[in-house]
Amino acid sequence: MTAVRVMLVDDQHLVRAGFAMVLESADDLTVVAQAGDGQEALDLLATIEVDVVLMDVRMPVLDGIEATRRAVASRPGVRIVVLTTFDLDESVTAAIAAGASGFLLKDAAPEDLIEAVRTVARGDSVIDPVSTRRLLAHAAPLLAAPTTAPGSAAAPELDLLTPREREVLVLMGEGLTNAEIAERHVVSEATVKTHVGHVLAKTGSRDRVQAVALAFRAGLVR
Amino acid sequence: MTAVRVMLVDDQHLVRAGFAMVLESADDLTVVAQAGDGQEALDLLATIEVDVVLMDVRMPVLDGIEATRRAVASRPGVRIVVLTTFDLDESVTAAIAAGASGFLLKDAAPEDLIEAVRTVARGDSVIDPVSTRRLLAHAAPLLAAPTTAPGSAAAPELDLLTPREREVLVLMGEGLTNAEIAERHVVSEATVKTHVGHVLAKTGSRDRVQAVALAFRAGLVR
DNA sequence: ACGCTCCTCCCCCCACGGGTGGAGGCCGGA
DNA sequence: TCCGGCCTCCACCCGTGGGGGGAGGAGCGT
Repeated sequence: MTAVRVMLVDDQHLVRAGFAMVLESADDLTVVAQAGDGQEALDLLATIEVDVVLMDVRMPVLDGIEATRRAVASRPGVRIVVLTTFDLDESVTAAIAAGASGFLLKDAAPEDLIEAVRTVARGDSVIDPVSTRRLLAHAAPLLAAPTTAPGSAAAPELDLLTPREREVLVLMGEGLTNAEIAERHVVSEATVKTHVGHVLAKTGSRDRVQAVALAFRAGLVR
Repeated sequence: MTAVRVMLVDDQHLVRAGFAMVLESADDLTVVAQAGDGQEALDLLATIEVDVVLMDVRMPVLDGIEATRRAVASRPGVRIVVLTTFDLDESVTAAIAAGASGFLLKDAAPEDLIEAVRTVARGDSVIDPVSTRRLLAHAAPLLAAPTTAPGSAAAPELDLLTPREREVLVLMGEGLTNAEIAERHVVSEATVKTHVGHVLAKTGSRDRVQAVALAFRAGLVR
């Protein structure tokens, strides 16, 4: 079989050079093109045959996400792996939505990078573990969505709460202490503690943080 | 650090025995429980401390997907890796929607299985390449729908956080205690307390509840 | 070489949160 | 009428969380 043809897209020469060395060390991979920004990459894609594109997220002129979107639109066959330095942002989601087949952190091990290129070249997809977690956090509720109706259906435990307990939970979600909740409701703190205790028991929460998280997910607070 | 405690759930003894041998070959992993169906697994989970569950999809009484859903509901801390023999079906999607942190084919290489357990134990997620492709085929259109980019724009305070602090905040949002976060990150609880303190200071939060609320509103967790 | 940020870890202190185990009053249904 | 759920309140205990204040090492930019 012929070697997988790779294009590198990154605004930093040294980064491209480094990736090129890594990839060329695998004799079933070959770097056939390099670009310094998204627009340049699209121009090159129109003239050269490429199997896999390694695309940086942050770039001048045209960023990696938008470049990915346009690339898959104009060249459906090409497989794109989006690279990022930090996984802090939600670029995973954006990259996948744009049609990327892979998402990796730049500090990935050389062999992981090589393996990732091979994986997407044969039609599979790859996402590094940290980003996978981030992606799933976004995707899971969406995938579950079609079955669930809005409102309390998402968290049946919350239906067990009495009206008073629900009010207390809402205020917990606002970040109020028991004393503040007591003041707000004009009751003693002891009463609030009782309610809180019931909320925790009924929702299966260990502490108020878990209960508040549940309340957020159920849309009780926002 | 103590070994990662694993539970095996599969209706075939031989399969469990095989997985157990593989996992026990890694001295940072230990199999602490086994179950023959989903219900049995849930019962055991209520009594035993477990970090990671390896869950088969096809099982009598209660299948792996539903068992996963209930397990994450009752034990938010536990991480679940769903296993399947064939990837023909859409069980990836269902598993993720149910809250699984991992999805692997049973014919995965032993070292991949071990690495997968480690990965989810430290809070990341893992999906094998073939299934990732299948998942993205479902998820990409869903993710593409909301073109807006929430997160950093909504809560500028969060941009002040260092990567480590951000990770800690996310785990706070999961409802973990400082001790559990320390275990996840393999650092001392004192370190976690330091990070938490910084998070509170930078976000202007009085306690972790307020910080978590902020994280939810910013979309850092959900 | 210097300073800076970040990550790591330690001490002491104590307020808040949560569990336990009560108590009384109000209201609606059996 | 009595039972049961809900709301109100109390005292006690103690674990976790958070503040204060410090300290060392790694990494980076100047």
